[in-house]
Amino acid sequence: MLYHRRSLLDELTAKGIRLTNQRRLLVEIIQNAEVHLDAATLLELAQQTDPGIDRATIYRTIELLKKHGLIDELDLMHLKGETLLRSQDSPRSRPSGVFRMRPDRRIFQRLFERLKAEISAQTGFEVKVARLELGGRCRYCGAAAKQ
Amino acid sequence: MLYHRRSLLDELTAKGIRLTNQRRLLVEIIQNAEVHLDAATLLELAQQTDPGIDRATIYRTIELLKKHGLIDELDLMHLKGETLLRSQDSPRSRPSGVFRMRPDRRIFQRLFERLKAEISAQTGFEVKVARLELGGRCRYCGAAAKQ
DNA sequence: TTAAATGCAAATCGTTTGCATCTGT
DNA sequence: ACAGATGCAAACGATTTGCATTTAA
Repeated sequence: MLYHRRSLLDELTAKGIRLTNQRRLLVEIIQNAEVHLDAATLLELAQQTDPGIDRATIYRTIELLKKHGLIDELDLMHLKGETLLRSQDSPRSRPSGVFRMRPDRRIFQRLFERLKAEISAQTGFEVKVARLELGGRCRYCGAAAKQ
Repeated sequence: MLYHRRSLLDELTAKGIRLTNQRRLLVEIIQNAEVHLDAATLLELAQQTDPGIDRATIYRTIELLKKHGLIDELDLMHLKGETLLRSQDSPRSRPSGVFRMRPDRRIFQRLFERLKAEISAQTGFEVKVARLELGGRCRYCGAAAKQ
């Protein structure tokens, strides 16, 4: 039930970008990540495979992927323009329980599109990018809500 | 056509928080700001009136106001829980063209509420906080779109 | 072969903290 | 009078940069 998207590696090759071992590794990690990654987590994960990899490389690669529009500015996943479910965490804390809405859930998409269209029509604001963040408790959350 | 909200100063007094000149100044700036402020901008604006005011005071005051729920964690305006229209800017750049949706526009509210409700019903995700960000071109934008 | 990518170390940026002094109540 | 707020300077963590070395094409 996965929706199709060309692999980041393919995209890089297509753009004629040099493929180093480090880039291959980082791209693979980002691609397979279940949750959003920050630079520190990405570094940590990468070092499990390549202990020699440097912070600078992490940041430079993130920058590269952003510049080519392959990952989202905010969340390091290739979610550009997609809607997100994000738990409310304190800014510094490790993101936990961050996941995205399945794009094949047409109900949300339709409602969301309608919301955007209505806003455009009523205000003259031409919507180009939209991001919806929802904080709260999911099915699998413990008793206490984070807030 | 402004909707009512108690002034931040009143809220502070009501909570028995000590009013210093610095706090009065900062609160006034935040209250009158047309756009979202970041710490650097707030400092800059404050120093135009009180050149001696220190960064630390800015950060401590922001922290204080956040702790009491008087400003939004993200944008330094007292917009807690309200829907926002925010232009797409690079993270480091000065926020420009940031404004909020008028809460009296029932059309949006109704659609937005319906979206949230639908998500709750379909996924079991209990929505507690929601933020909608839209990037694009408003009526008053120049010819060239930012993104 | 060579332009570009890497690792390393130092620099920089935004934010926070400890402490002596000042101020609101 | 005194708890709490401020300014100052140093500390901190995250990100960036310069440069010598390595690597993909």
